[in-house]
Amino acid sequence: MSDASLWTALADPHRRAIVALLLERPRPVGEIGEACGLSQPSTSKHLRVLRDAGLVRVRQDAQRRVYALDPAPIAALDAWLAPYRELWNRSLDRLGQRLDETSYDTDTEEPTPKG
Amino acid sequence: MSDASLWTALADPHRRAIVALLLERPRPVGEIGEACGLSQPSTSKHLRVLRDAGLVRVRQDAQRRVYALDPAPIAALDAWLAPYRELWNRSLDRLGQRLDETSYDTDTEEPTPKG
DNA sequence: ACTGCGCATTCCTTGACCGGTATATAACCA
DNA sequence: TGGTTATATACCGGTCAAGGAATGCGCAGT
Repeated sequence: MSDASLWTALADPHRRAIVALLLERPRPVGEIGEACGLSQPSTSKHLRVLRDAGLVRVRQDAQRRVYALDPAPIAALDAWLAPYRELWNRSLDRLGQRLDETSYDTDTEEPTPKG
Repeated sequence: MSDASLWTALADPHRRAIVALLLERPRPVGEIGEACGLSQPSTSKHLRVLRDAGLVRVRQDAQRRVYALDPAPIAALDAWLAPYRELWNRSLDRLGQRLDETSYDTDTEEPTPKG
C-alpha cells in the first residue's frame, strides 16, 4: 500500500533530505548522494524506497538516472492532514477569541476553566 | 527533536489510528486500546511515543489519564508540506495549460491505445 | 570486444522497533 | 490498611530497516 510506504518512506531523515533536494529540480543519483553525504549504494536504496512509495520518478539519461519528485503522494499527505488542519484552525480561533476577549457571540459552550 | 520524532511517531499505523481516534475527542487509555485492538501496555507505549513527539497531551482524571491531540505538531507538518503543495499546484497548472493549449473542443486526439 | 562510468542489487552485521508478559506505581474504595 | 482499578515501565524475543563492502548490469567511448 502506497499509504503505508509513504509514511515509512518519509520517516527517514535522509529520505526527507532527498525529497527536499528534488524539490528544487530533478537530479541524477550521484548528485543526490554527494549533496546528502550518502554512499552510492545507500543513495540508490533510499531512492528505491522513495520510488516504491511513489514519491519519485526516474528518467534515464544515457548512463545517468535522473530522479524527480512526483507530486501525487504529496497530495495524499495533504488530504490526510486536512481534518487535523481544521482542528488547528479551531485552536487558533479559540486563541483569537481569548486574545480578543470581545466575544462576538461565542456562547456556544466550552468555558475552558483556568486552562 | 520533535521534528524527527514527529515523523517516526506517525510512521506507525497504530499510532496514526490513535491520532485519528483522538481527533474526534479526547479519550482515556483503555478506550483507545480497545478501539484500536491493542493491549494495554502496547497502547501506553504508543502513547508515550506520541507524547514524546508532542502530538498528544495528558490530563489526569482520577485513576484515568485522558489523552488529547495537540495541534501544534500538525501545524509543523503543514509547514513542511507547504513547498511541496506549491509543486503540486504547479503541476496542476501545467496540466491545465496542456488541456488549454491543445484545443478545448472534445475533438482532442486522445489516442486511447488498445481500447 | 574491451574498458570505464553510473547505478542497482545482494550479503552481512548491527541497531531499532514492536508485541507480549510480568511487574511497578498511583488513585480510589472499603 | 488492604484491595481493586487504571496506567506506566522493565525485560525479552522476534522482526525489520539502515549502512558498508562487494558485485552485477547497462551504456558509452575507443
